[in-house]
Amino acid sequence: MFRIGDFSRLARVTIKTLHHYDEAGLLTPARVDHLTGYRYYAAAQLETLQRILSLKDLGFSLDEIRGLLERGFDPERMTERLDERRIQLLSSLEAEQARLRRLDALRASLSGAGAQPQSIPVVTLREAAPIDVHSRRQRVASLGVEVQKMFETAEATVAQVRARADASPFLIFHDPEYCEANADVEACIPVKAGAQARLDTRIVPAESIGCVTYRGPYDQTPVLYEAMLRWMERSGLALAGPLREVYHRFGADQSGYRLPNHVLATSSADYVTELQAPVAPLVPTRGE
Amino acid sequence: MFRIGDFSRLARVTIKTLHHYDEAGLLTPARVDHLTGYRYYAAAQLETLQRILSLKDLGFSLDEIRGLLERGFDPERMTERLDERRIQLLSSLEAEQARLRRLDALRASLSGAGAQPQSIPVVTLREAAPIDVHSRRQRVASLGVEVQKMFETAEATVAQVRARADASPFLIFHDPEYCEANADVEACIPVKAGAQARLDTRIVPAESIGCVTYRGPYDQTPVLYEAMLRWMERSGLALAGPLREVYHRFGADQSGYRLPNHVLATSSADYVTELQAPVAPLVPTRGE
DNA sequence: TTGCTCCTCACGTCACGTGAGGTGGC
DNA sequence: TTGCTCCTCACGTCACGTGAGGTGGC
Repeated sequence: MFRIGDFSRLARVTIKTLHHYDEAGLLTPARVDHLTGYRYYAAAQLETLQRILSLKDLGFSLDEIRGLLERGFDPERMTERLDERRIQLLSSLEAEQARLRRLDALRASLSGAGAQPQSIPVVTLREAAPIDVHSRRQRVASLGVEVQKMFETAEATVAQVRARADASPFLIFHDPEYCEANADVEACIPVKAGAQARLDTRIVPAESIGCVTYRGPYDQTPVLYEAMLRWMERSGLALAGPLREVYHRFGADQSGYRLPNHVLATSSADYVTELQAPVAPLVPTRGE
Repeated sequence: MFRIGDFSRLARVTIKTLHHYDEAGLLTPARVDHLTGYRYYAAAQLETLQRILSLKDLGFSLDEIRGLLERGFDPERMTERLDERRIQLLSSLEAEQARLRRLDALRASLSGAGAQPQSIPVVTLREAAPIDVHSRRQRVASLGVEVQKMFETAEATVAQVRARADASPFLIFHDPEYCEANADVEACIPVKAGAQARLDTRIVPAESIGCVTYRGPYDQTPVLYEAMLRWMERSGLALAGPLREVYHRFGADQSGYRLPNHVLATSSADYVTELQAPVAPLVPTRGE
C-alpha cells in the first residue's frame, strides 16, 4: 500500500490529480481510512494509473477512459475508439500545419516594408457546407442590369413554389480570371432541401473558402479581389474553383417575391457583400 | 450600424461571442443604447473582428490579442509574439505526430492475436530534466553485492558534505546491451546543485525517456526490459543512450549516511524500481 | 511536541454555451 | 397585438490548480 504522496511521486502526477480521478470514479484507492479519510493505493494500481495516463495522452477524455476500462476490456470497442481518435488527430494535425503556414505568411508580411495593422488578414478561411440552389447561368456584357434581372427572375421562380431558404443569394464567376466585361456568370438563390421535385436545382459542393466581407457599393470588388489573391499567395493557397460574390444586404425590386427587411438596403452605401474564393493548399497535405 | 444579430451572422460568430468580447474589452460596440442596452456595431468593426479572429485562430489568447491590438499596432512586438507562437506550434505539431505514432502502435498491438488489457502500455514517455550526480563507475562480475557497495560508499561520500538531493539514486548500464554478468555500471547519487565545489560530480543530461515502474525484487528487470523494447519498437522509437534503473524504495545499510524513512523497504517485496530508457524517434521529426 | 502529510470545502481557469426570465422594436 | 430580437443574470464545461482552514501520524 502506498500513501497518496508516495504514489503520486512514483507516477509523476499531482495529489490533486489522484483526488480528481477518485471523485470521477476512474481510480478509487484500494483502501480509504474511515476515520482520517486517508487514501491508500495498491502497487497494482500504479499500472492502472499508467494505462489511464496513456489513454489520456492519446486524447481521450476521462469519461471515455472510464468507459473503456471499467466493465472489462473490450478490444473491439477500443479499436473503434482508436480509429475515431485517429481521424480526429489527423485532421487536427492538418489544421495545425495550415495554422503554421498562416502564421508564417503573417510573419513574412510584417518583415516587409509596409508593416501596418493592415497586415493582419481580414480574409478568413472556413469550410463551407454544400448548399442547394436554384440558378441561372449566362454570359453578360457587363455586371449591371443584366445580372440584376437574372436574380429577379430566379427569386420570382423560387418564390412561386415557396422554396426560398434563409440564406444570401450569390453570383458565381465562371471565367478563369475575374472580369467585368463579357462575363460568364451564374446567379444562385439558396433553396430549401427537398425542393428538387418542384424546381430545377443544383448543389454547390462543400469547399474550403477564403472570405472577405465589405460594406458599400460593388465597385470595391476588384480591390478586395487583389487583397484576396495576395492573402492566398502568402498563405500557400491556390484558387480551387470559381470565385463568387455573396449578397448579404442589397437593393431589390421585389416584384413577384418578398425578402425579409434586414437583407434590404435602400442606399448602395449600406450594401453588404462578401467575396468568396474556393482554395486548396499549394503544398499537398500529408495524410496517411 | 449593425444590430448584434446581423453583425454576428456576417462574421459567422455567435451573439454570445460578441457579448464575451465586449465584456473582455476586446471589441466594444460602436454604440450602446442606454435605455435598452442594445449593442450596435459599425461597419469598420467587422474588419477589427476579423483581425481578432485571425489572431485567435493562430492560437493567441484573448488577453494577448487585446495586448497586441489595443495600444496602436507595434509590428516588432507582433513579430516577437509570432516567433514565440511559432515555436509553440512546432513543438505541439511534433507532439501530435508522436501521439499519432503511439496511437498506431496501440492499434497494431490490438489487432494482433493477444488482444488484452495488457496491450495498453504502462510505459510512459517523458522529458527528463538534467540532474547533478556524484557517481562511481566500474565493471562488476554480477549485479549484486558489488553494486550495493558502490552505492553505500557513494552515499557516504555525499553525506559527508551534506550535498544529498531529494531524489532517487540510480544505476546506469553502460554496455550496449543489457547484461547481468561482467557489466560496466555507474552508481549515481543525486546531489544539490552547487555541490561541485565540495564533491566530484557530473551532470546526467536532459533526455526523452521511456519509463516503467514496478514493485518487488529486482529479478523482474529482464522481463520489463523486454516489454520496454517491444513498446519502443511499436512506438517507432530507438534506444538513444544507456539504460538505467532508478531505486525509489530499497534496502540499505545506512552506515555513514541516513536516508528518509519513506525510501527504505524492509522486504524486497516492497522495493520500488523504475526502468528508464533514453529514446529518440526512429523517423526523424520534420522541423522547419 | 513539532513539522509533515493529508483531508475537505470552495473558488479559479478559458472562451464561451445554454437556458431562465424578462423587455424593447417593428 | 404578436412574434422576433435583444437584454442580463447565473450556472455549466473540462481537468484539474490554488489556497484556506483544519486534523491525523510519526
